[in-house]
Amino acid sequence: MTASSPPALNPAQREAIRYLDGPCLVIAGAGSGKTRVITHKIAHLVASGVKPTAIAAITFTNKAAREMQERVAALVKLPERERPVVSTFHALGVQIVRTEARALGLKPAFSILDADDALAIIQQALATTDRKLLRAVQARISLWKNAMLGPDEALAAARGELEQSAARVFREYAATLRAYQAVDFDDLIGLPLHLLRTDADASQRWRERLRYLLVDEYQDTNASQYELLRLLAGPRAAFTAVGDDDQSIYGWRGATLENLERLGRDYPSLKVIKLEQNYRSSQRILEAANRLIAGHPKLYAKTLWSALGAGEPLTVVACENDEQEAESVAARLSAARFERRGRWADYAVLYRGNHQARVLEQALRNAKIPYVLSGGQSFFERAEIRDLLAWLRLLANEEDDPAFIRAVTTPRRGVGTATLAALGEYAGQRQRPMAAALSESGFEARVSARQLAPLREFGAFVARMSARAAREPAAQVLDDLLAAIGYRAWLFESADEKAAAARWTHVTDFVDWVKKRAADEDATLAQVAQSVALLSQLDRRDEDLDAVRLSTIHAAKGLEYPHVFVIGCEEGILPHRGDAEASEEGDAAADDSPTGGARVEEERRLMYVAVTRAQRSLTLSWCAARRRGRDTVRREPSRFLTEMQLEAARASRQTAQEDARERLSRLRALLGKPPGRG
DNA sequence: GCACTTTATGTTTTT
DNA sequence: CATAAAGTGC
Repeated sequence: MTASSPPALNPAQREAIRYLDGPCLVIAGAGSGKTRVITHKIAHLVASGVKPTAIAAITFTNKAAREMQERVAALVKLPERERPVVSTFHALGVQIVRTEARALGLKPAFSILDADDALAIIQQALATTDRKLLRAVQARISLWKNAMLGPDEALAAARGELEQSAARVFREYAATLRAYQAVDFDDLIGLPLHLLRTDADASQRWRERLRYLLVDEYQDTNASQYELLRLLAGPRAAFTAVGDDDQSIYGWRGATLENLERLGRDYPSLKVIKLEQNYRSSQRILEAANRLIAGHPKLYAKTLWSALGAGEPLTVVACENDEQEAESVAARLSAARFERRGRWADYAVLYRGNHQARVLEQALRNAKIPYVLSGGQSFFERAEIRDLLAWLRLLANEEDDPAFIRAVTTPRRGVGTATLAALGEYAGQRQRPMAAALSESGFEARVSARQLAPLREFGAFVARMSARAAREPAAQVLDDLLAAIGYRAWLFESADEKAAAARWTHVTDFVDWVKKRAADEDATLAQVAQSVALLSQLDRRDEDLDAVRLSTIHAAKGLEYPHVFVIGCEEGILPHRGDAEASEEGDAAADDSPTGGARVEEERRLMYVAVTRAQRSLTLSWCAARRRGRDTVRREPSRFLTEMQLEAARASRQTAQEDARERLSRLRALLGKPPGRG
């Protein structure tokens, strides 16, 4: 955030904010103040007498939702209970499924499976261990769900061997989820959609409840999200969709630009407003971005312009390898901050894939540069947190077999794979959850007494705890649970002192988080488990932390930083090359054959998103060689650098000199001498 | 049959 | 380099 006060609303923004009568589409270019339009429109709606709780603003990421919540809260002072709904599509889905669980054939304490749990189910159905294949099948099923196809329709539409077997797995997968009283992420959209389509009463209720809808990042909606939106809006069609076709980067998740087109067709009275003034970036940055996206097909043409000055020239850094790249970034960060006397938090390093953060972290640690990692390995994906989460889920929903399996083996209590397999098979035949099947006499006949004893004990313990969980506060139960299963001791047994201590810290952080959550929202165990499933990071308030931001480009969408580094601007990374084998050398001109056109277009938009995050300076780097596994692969600079008309700076010698110069100035900083002018 | 140790293996992006 | 399947003591 810059220190200067925000400019007054421009005419287009004002128009978008005041247009309340019908469907409205705001085409908002990068940095054109779209969040401001949404928050001010909410304020305007409240001022116009719309009941705040009847306004729903929908975003895609939790981060965006939280930021918007804060900005709305600052603009419209309301007690917590009376605030507008600001949530992600999926969080809204949870709310609807929770409220309407009975009608949907679910208990309110249904489980939400994360991608890993879901993958395990697919693995069982497919009977393979090929991770690549499993992921492909999972992605295929997800795309079908997002396109609103059921297993039958999927089978009919399936072409080729892979899709056929994926469709068969789909059927089994859906049945398994139902048996577990569990839903996956896609169901959080699909189930509300199903409800609104088939239940006129419920449909009426929800339209009454959410009378005005605002959708952020509309270009990222998929077919089912669009349909959900359309049904929620109803004939009144009081909604505002805000988006930018140039920033559509979730095609791989089913997002489709057709939704922009459909809006015009489905709502002939659609009011389209374009925001074309960019308040974020210097002209040089904006011009590079415009060159990059110029050839991109557009539904609503727009011309972005900036009243800010020309700004600093863009920098391209060529590096020998990824380690050198990381060091170069670290050196430039140190030097730049020293020269500008700014905050670390003004700098962001963006990259294509999470794994790229590793080398970078090392370099920043060496250079003693503080950083925060956003996205990446999320807090809630840590093994120790997933352990606890499995316990929470099991206590809330004994039908959740994946949670049962994890809980019964964590910590180890004498139940092994063979016993579990026997239980699983028996439970499958009897159509009962594993937690219930273990105490049936039919099962006892199948296993030895030695196998049965620990299972029995476990079953009794779970029964005791879940009975308590139904009555007592979630936090209390969690504390006692941890003590009873001896989790802390187990952690310290299974890892060295240091690692165990770190994990235990995560556990206590998590427990604190649950306590706060339970207290704030009067939430049950099940509700806590459900909300955790959607979260990727603990709500640490690290905005206040003065540290360099490290983020994937995807996770940085919607954010802005004074100074941005984009690393890995290479063919194969950005644009990412699918499964094509390690490249033949030379032949950089073959930019048509290996990668499909649509795929490159999305990569181009991704690069566009990266570039347009920058306000004042932009540094792009690439490596001539990159280690992959054991061997090293030669790399070519990204075609996008050329398209932006940036010299791909082959001069690694010059680069090294620059870095040396910067290291020198960093040294000066350490010595406390004033910086050289110029 | 269970739990632990070694060895192969493989890397987009997120709710 | 981290995770997960196969292999080895108990």
